[in-house]
Amino acid sequence: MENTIKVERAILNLTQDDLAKKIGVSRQTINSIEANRYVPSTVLALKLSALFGKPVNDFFKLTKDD
Amino acid sequence: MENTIKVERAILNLTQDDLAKKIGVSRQTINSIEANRYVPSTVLALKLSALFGKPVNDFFKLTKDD
DNA sequence: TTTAAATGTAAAGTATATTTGACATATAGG
DNA sequence: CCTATATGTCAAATATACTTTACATTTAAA
Repeated sequence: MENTIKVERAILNLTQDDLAKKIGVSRQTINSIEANRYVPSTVLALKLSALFGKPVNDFFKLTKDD
Repeated sequence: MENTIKVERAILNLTQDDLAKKIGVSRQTINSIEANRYVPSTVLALKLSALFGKPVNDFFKLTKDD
């Protein structure tokens, strides 16, 4: 899976820590997701969706290895 | 979080086991998600999205407790 | 009513998400 | 050059997703 959270975050001009606080996770969680170190839960994806004002499918995509 | 996977599954006329095999998880995983016993990963949500031909936000929604 | 398929659920084990704390590096401004 | 802020990453601990096995219940069809 790949994501464009870094881009969405830039559009809203938020730091990783800002975003983490807004959706209620740790800064490392955001950093790890951006770095594709692990796959977030669907609740987390929906919270990002609400914050970004875009559907989950817009910033999370499946890749060959999924 | 709540979901309408049971409905989407009915539209495609698939059993829990059918759906499980199509997206590569166990039948109990599908059953547990439908019963809201746990929150699936975003990869699983995207696989359902591809199979259902609908965005994740169509069949997964945040609830007050999220 | 009996049988087979579908569903609900539980327990134990494994894999992985997420947290906390910590430290190192990068970067921009004074 | 300092200093503050942002980012990358790691290790240990905890929470939770997911699997397998197993069994009980429901449901539809013969």
